[in-house]
Amino acid sequence: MNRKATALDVAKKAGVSRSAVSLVLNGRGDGNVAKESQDRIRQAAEELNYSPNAIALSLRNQRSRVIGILSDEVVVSPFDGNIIGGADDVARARGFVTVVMDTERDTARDASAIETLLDRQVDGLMYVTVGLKPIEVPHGMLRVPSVLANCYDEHPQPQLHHVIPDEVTGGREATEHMLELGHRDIALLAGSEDSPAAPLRVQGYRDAHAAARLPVHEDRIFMAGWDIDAGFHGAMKVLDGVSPSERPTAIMCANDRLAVGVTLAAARLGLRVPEDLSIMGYDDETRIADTMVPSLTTMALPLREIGRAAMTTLLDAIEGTGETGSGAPVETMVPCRLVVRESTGPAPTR
Amino acid sequence: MNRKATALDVAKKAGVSRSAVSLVLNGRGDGNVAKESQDRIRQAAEELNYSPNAIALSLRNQRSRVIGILSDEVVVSPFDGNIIGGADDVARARGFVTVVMDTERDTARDASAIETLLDRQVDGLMYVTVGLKPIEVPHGMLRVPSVLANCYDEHPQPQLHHVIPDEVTGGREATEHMLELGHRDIALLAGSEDSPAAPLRVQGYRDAHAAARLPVHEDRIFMAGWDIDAGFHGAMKVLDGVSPSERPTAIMCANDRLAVGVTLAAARLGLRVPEDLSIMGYDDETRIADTMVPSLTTMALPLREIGRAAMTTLLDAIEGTGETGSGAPVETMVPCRLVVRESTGPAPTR
DNA sequence: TTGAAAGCGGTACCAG
DNA sequence: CTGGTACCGCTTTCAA
Repeated sequence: MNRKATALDVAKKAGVSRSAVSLVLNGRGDGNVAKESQDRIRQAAEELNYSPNAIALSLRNQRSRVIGILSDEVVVSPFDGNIIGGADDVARARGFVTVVMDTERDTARDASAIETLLDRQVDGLMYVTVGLKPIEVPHGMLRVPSVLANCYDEHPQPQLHHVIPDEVTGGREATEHMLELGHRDIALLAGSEDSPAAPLRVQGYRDAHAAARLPVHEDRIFMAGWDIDAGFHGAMKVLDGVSPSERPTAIMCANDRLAVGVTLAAARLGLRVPEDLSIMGYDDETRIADTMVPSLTTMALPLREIGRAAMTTLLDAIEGTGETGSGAPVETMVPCRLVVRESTGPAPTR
Repeated sequence: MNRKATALDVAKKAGVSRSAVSLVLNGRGDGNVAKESQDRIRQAAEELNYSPNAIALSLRNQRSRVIGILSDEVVVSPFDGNIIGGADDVARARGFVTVVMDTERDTARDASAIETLLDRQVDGLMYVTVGLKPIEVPHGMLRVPSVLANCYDEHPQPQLHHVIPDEVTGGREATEHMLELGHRDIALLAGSEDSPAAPLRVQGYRDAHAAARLPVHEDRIFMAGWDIDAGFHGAMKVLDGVSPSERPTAIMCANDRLAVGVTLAAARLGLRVPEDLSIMGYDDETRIADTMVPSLTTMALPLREIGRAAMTTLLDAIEGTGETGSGAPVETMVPCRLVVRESTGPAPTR
């Protein structure tokens, strides 16, 4: 617990001034400090295990190389977590540190969290949400460069850049996968209206049908919820007691937990997956989709990529790498990725 | 993006010196600053929306009120996340901020992450792991007050306090729940040896049997893994093609995902849960255990409590609240909690 | 009761 | 090429 070595300690040990130490250790030694001194300095620093005090640096430079991340639910969610993971990758690679503050879905805490972060001189802010959603941008975010990940400003004239998944295309490509397998009667468990992702995925489902000149059966679309039990009951409703010729040959789910419920229902009813029924998930949730029996074909949310893209945008703005001109805030859409596993197969012939 | 107000701004506006501002805003105004000035200062601070610069404070006070949290896998895990959530609750309540750094299971990154944190003058460190496990304590952790959550020092003479769940008791109480329901043939899918939690839970299973003077059937214990597919295949092995009188009436799982696999297998085999087969999980994983069909009876890991306890211990050490004497490092065991839902019921009579 | 000044650890400018 | 010095924002001591 003894104090860490300071630049002064190094200077003393090397028999030079603090300024010399600073210059050398920051690569501006050549032309300013004698070669010999340079060596002594570097050696002394090494021996004392010196590294500059980041706090003092922040105070001096007026920038902390810290990015504050505000998350509405990180701590219980593999979703936010992956976004933050991607963001952190990028930040670390560029010499920044991320500080995560979790408001646990309490937007009232947003403002104070941001104030705390601002007091700590964060160089930028990122707001992350678990599910795609519109948000009221906390006022403090406009005081430093900021970006939104997986959410967007609900105001007519957004002030911040946001990065979100391309849900419509995701829904469309998921549907296309089933259509290509020959399915013509595809039920859709679409989550619920509380998330803007739901209608977007439904839109994709419709688009795919339209492109293939196939009709959409409205009574096949269910807004049920997002959990295992919702998937189970939704599936029972379309499958139980329905003759093979009347029931859908595939069920598309708005997330993987719904698909787990559907799989459970299929097992109860003695239906084989995918021979009798194909099941498609969404999200590619770790440890769920890949280990289900059968493993789930799913549309992977590009969470890490969203995090990476958002952080890249943010750091570019901070470091003035990109267009510093910063025109209107931009939207970045990241594509989802189809992951084909075992739960989907050719439509049964009947 | 304009600069924040500083104490000097406040002083000017109130027509006093910086020192006065500092005194008043830190509650040491009375007896030092004229009542009138105090009011003017407070009003000026209010109007300028002043809050002190945490960076400058840290430098000046040599303490940052930041706790560094090192996690091996936070970002994809609801487990670590809950521990951190609990820790953060406590930290926030006591005026500290937490900074999370995730090493993504790469222990080689531990040292550099800790160095980064130390350079930022963190007042304390906490190391969190996803699953209970022994760790090699990174050297830097000994330089500031530190604590281990959900992990423990593997060395013979541990230097740090650690907080872990009481897995043996958890395993025992889970088993007792089944025994009380009349089950006498309880299969155990015990995870795998890669986690020290597995043998501890098995120990609890044995203890419960011993206490009830019942024999343990060794061939009912399977070290299979931790995922849904492992649960499925494990269950198929004990259930498929086995006559009702020969098969176990209950299956205890070392986590909830195994229990999902078992439930799936039971559904395939036409077994009703819990009428024909009781299923018990472990962890009480959010959005899984509570929404399964049937919902899972499970042994809840006290993750938030672990985080809270660990942070409390740490802050007490930092602030010298508790025994500052700090004798030998201590171990805190937090009990697990039985959550009874629908997947367990009385043993079938046969 | 108040203001001036030192110092936390570092960087950068400027005389020497 | 080198060392001295001002300054980042704040707290705290000390002298007025």
